[in-house]
Amino acid sequence: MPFTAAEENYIKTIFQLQLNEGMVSTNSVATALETSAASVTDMLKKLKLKKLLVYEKYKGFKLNNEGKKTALGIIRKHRLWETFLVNILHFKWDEVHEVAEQLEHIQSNQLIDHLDDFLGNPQFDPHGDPIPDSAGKMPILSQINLTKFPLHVVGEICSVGSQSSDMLSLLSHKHIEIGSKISVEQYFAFDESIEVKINNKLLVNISAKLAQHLYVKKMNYAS
Amino acid sequence: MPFTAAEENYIKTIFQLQLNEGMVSTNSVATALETSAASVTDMLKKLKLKKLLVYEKYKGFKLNNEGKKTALGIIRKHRLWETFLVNILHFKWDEVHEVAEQLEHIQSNQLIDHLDDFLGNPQFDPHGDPIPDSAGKMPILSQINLTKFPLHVVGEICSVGSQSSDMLSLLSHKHIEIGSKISVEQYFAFDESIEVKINNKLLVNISAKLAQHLYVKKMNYAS
DNA sequence: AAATATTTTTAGACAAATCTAAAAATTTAA
DNA sequence: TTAAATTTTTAGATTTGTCTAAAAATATTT
Ligand SMILES: [Mn+2]
Ligand SMILES: [Mn+2]
Ligand SMILES: [Mn+2]
Ligand SMILES: [Mn+2]
Repeated sequence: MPFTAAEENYIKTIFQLQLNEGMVSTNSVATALETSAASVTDMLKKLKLKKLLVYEKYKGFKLNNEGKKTALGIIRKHRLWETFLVNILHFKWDEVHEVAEQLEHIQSNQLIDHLDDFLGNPQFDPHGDPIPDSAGKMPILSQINLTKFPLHVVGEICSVGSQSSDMLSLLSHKHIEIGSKISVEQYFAFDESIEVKINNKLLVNISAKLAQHLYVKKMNYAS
Repeated sequence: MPFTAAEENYIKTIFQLQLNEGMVSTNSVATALETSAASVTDMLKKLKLKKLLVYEKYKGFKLNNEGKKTALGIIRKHRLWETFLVNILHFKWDEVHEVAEQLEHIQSNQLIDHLDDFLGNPQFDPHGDPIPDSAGKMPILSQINLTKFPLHVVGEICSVGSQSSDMLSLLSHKHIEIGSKISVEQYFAFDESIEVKINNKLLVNISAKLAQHLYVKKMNYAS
C-alpha cells in the first residue's frame, strides 16, 4: 500500500501518458522520466506484481483502476503543494515544479487533507490544472486549445501546457496570465500565427508554438 | 553537498547525541535510530569520507564543524515544519513528529526560507525547542529541568523532552502547557514526586518521571 | 518476403542501505 | 592480570533502483 518515490514517479507518468494514448509504450515512459528503457521494463514487472497495471511483454501496458486511483492521489498532492507554494509562499509558477516533485511523495493523509482545507479546497492549481479531491474526482475542464478556438469569441485563459520559465517570461511580456480574457481576431496562414485581443483591448501576435500551449474556455457570461 | 535522507538522519542523530556526551558511540546511534551497530559502522565510513566527522575505529566519533552546520540545517527544517503543522494546519504537538521526519529531507533553500518568513521567523518550535536561523545560529535557551528548579520560584514551562501522546494527554489532564506558569511547592523524598502550582492557582502532583521531561525558565518579570 | 530498423526485454553489473553471523578490539570483573 | 562480557568492526547477503551491452521480438522498408 505505501509506494516508494520511484514507483510513484512511474505511476504518475504512466497515468499522464495513457490519458492521451490509451496504451503506453516502454520508450515513451523512458523518455518522459529520462531513464533507460531497461529500467522501465524492470519497474513494469514490479508494478504488475503489485497489481497496478495490465502488462504483457512487447504488447504495451496501462494502469488498471487501482493504478489510476493511486496516480490521482499523487497528482492531488502535487497540485495542492504547487498551490500552496504559489498562493501562500509566493513562489512564481515556474519555480514550483521541482519542489512539488519532492513534496508529492510525503506520506500522510492527515497532512494533505489539512493542507487542502487550509488552501480552501482549491479546484485548480496555479497552471490551471484540475486538482482531484480525496476520492479521486476531478472537475471536468471544458478547455479548448487556443489553436482550435473560433474567431471573435471571448474566452478565458485557463491553463498552460508548459511550466518553463521561458514561456512564463514570454506570457508576462504579452500581458497574458491565467484568467485573462482572450479572443482570436485573425489567423495568418503563412506562419500559422494568430492575432489575439487580451482583456478586450490589447492586440498581440501569438506564434503557433505558443498557441499550442495555451488552453481557453468559453466565457459563460456575455463579454 | 546534497545528502540522502538516510545520511541526514544519521547526521541529525549524532549531533543530538554529542550535545550531551561530546563523543558518540556506535551503539548509542544504533539504539537511537533503531538499526544495527553494523549499519552504523557502514554509514560512519561514508560520513568520514564526506568529511563530516572525526572518526577512528573503536575510538568513537563526533561531527566536525561542517557536520554540525549540516545538522543544524536539518534541525532548522524539522522545527520549522513542525511549527507550520501546528500553527497553520492545526496539528496537535504529538502528531507532527513523523511527518516532520519526512519533510525535513525536502531539498530547497528557497522553500525553507519562504516558509520561515511566512511563519514570521519563529524562534521556538511547538515543543519549545529553539529553531536555528539560516546561518545556523540558535537562540540560547536558559532552561532548567523541573527536577532542579528551586522551591517557591515562579517559572514558565518552555519545553518538553518528549513528544509522546501519552505525555500530552497527561499534561493536558493536569492543565499544563507550554507557557504555563509553574512553581514547585513541595518535594516528596519517598517517590521523588513534587507538588507544583500551575498559573498561580491549581496545585497538582507531578511524578519524578514526568518532571524529568519538563523544562522551565525563570520568569524575567515579577510573578 | 527479405532485409533493415526500431523497440523491448534479458543478462549482468553496480551503488546505497540494510541485515545476520562471526571475528576483533576494548572494557569490566574476578 | 587473566577471564568474561561488551562493543565494534568485518564478511557476506539481500533489496531497490539504476546502468550498459547484447539478444529477441516487432515494425518498417525495399
Ligand atoms: Mn516526484
Ligand atoms: Mn501544475
Ligand atoms: Mn528524517
Ligand atoms: Mn520539535
